[in-house]
Amino acid sequence: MAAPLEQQLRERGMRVTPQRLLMHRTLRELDRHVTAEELLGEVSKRLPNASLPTVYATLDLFAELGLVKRVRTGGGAALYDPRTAPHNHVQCRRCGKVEDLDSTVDVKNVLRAAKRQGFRPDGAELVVSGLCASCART
Amino acid sequence: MAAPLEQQLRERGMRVTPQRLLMHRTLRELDRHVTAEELLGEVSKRLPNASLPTVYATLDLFAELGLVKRVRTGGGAALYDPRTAPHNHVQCRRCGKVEDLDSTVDVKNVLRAAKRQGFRPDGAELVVSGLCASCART
DNA sequence: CTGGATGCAAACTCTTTGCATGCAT
DNA sequence: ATGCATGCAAAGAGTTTGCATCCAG
Repeated sequence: MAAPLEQQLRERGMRVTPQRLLMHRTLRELDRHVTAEELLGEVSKRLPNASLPTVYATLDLFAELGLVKRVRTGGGAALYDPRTAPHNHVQCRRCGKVEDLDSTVDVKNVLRAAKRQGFRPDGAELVVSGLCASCART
Repeated sequence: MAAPLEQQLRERGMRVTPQRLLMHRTLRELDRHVTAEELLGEVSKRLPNASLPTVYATLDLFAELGLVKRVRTGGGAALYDPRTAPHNHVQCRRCGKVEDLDSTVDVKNVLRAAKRQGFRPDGAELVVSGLCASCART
């Protein structure tokens, strides 16, 4: 499991706030890709005054702590993925839906190539684009 | 080289307009990632009345024809890549700069996994994120 | 001629920023 | 008490849409 959020925050001298704790818990409960707006909707059930800017700030913080990954999709809202294990994504180019892909790829070569070019790579993200099952039928 | 633009347009019953021809030529001359705005800047030197919506429409058309690829960037403006040969990209998470990466990855497994999930994949795009040479120095 | 492409403006969405208030420390 | 986090509003960037005009076919 991931390191406790409270501890990570305290170690960095950051505040343990109800918003942060609730968002973290909600992300774990939902356990799927969420947009900032979706998360706000869920969080608002328990914390009615939560605001979208705070959700963005908190999700970006969680991304820095490694608790979520920001998935940049081709269009529309950014997705935040609570799944930390390595995996990839498929996105339908018609309806925009994003799904997980358990298959992984060997990125050693590209990471080495990145280093050769002077980059200090953190990770790699693979997105397969195509048509989802329902869009392919039409 | 790629099929002549004029021919592709005529075959589809689309019009061969000065804007389309000029943008195509300009893309080939620049031969690098461009944003819609950058391309408009270049194109405006010869066609002063060109407009951003037309640039977007034309770039999307070119993407459909396979003449350019729209590159997912982490934020900011979308990039259009005139390079058709398979390659990947690195993006600096600090300054946002995007560079080519000649190394490729074996995507057979992920494509097969996508098919198993009912997707009809068109292709896959890998983006390595990290720090570029100049941002890593600071 | 005629319909698709263009240019302009405006709308729209998503995300970030500024500032006053409040709360964790 | 101190100052970071929050909530609100508003700005900002990028992209898309609507519509009148224009031009390639």
